[in-house]
Amino acid sequence: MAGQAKHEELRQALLAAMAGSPPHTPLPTEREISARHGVSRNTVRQALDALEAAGSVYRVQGAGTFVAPSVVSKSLSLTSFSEDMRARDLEPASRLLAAQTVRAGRRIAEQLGIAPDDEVVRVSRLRLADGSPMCLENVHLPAARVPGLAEEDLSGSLYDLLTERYRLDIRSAEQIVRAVDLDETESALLGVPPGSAGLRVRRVGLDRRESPVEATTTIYRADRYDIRFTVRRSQP
Amino acid sequence: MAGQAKHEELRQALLAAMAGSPPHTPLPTEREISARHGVSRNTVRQALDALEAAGSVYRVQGAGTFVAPSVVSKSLSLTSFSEDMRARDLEPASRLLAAQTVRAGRRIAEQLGIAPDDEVVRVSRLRLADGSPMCLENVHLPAARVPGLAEEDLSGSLYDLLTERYRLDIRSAEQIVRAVDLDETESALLGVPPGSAGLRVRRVGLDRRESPVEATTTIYRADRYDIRFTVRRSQP
DNA sequence: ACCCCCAATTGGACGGTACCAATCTGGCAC
DNA sequence: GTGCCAGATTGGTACCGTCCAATTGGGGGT
Repeated sequence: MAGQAKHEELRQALLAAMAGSPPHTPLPTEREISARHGVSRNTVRQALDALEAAGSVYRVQGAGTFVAPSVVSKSLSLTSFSEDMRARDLEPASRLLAAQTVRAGRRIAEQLGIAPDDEVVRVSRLRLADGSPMCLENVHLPAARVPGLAEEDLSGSLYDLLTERYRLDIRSAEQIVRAVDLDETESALLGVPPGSAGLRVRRVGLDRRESPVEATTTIYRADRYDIRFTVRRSQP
Repeated sequence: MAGQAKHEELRQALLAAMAGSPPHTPLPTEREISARHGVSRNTVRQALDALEAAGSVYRVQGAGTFVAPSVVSKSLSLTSFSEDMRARDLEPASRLLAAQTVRAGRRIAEQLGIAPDDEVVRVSRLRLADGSPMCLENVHLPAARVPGLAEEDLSGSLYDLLTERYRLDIRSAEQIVRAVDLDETESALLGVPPGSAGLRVRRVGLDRRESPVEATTTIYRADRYDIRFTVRRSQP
């Protein structure tokens, strides 16, 4: 009962079928897939569009559709810290530093589209991977949308809690990445020498209406973490 | 003479039409756009698909299609340093540090999919924005694909040169971003105190067949540069 | 006033068909 | 053998139609 849509099922079937194939292996033609799976060519193209966007295949008009060589990594998708760590074969954990309701302030208010005097819940956590520090995470949520959050169990996945308890589903996020010099508090918590470099990610999580729901600043240890993603040429 | 495809023209027309509209303004219904522009609904959906992927609109089944609020930035697209700087209202410039043919070595060879003993052209440049240093750029290209490159004029856009002279069109790139502590040479060239943090971007440029064409390592000044992009939830 | 339910509306999915443009292939001329 | 051209193949674009699923808004009952 994965995706009930045919194009989604077909996408997964094709992805499974080409697993292990060497790069540049041709897929069956669109008309052949269409006949073989008993779906229209439109549906086939919809599935292939998704695979192409994900960088799994490439298409050449007049020639065919081919398995793309995966060089470094797959395109970055929105993941929680827990998912991210498990994808890197690390065991995620968490130490709660603070959870309180505070005034939003100018920057957070602007990011969340609320007034500077509105209240936000701030959750500050030290995130661990395989038992040792990986990053400092500072989440801000509009207090009006998450009543009683500060009293919940915040040791696990915050994303799961937001989805299940508060029906806030974060579909996309805008991120700003910067390198910073860690201050004394930060380097002490992360267990690295003072003055070391850190990777700071400011993220604004958006719901399916592209409205801001969450503003998070995360500071990663430079020696243990990197960000991988694919960029493509696009039209203006 | 923009995009000759109807869905592409329609996409640009819709984008222009909604310029200036406040967020959450509803677009006409798909059936209405279809009738008004004299195209099929499929074509309309194709145009809207592109706008949705770019984060310009969002769609709600049963409700309509709406102008998306742009919070921070638009989704990152593949740009050259020159384009990138101009988008930030800075004037790009370049100082050539070295241009030579060398052995690829293990890491570069792996990134480019060639043998470690194959030759590559290495172009090392200090890139400036508004006259002061912004980053150190180290480009590696397979020597076989760019004969005579080291003798060309390398003060301008390398991407343009690759496209026009060597017919290498880079369509996408995979990037790995990391924070690093700058060494003495780097901090001296960039004009920052020794031991400062820097943002290191390792990029592998791919052609339309997703084959590696170029491997570049760029080290940006942490105080002048950030990376902005949008991530979306996706299926496995 | 309030609530609930149903019908209209809107985007989502799928099928079919036709033609175009880029590519590849095989055979022919040289 | 080499080079070139014509036709077959393959993805790209566009049209049509049908039905489904989520949302919305208004009408009727309480």
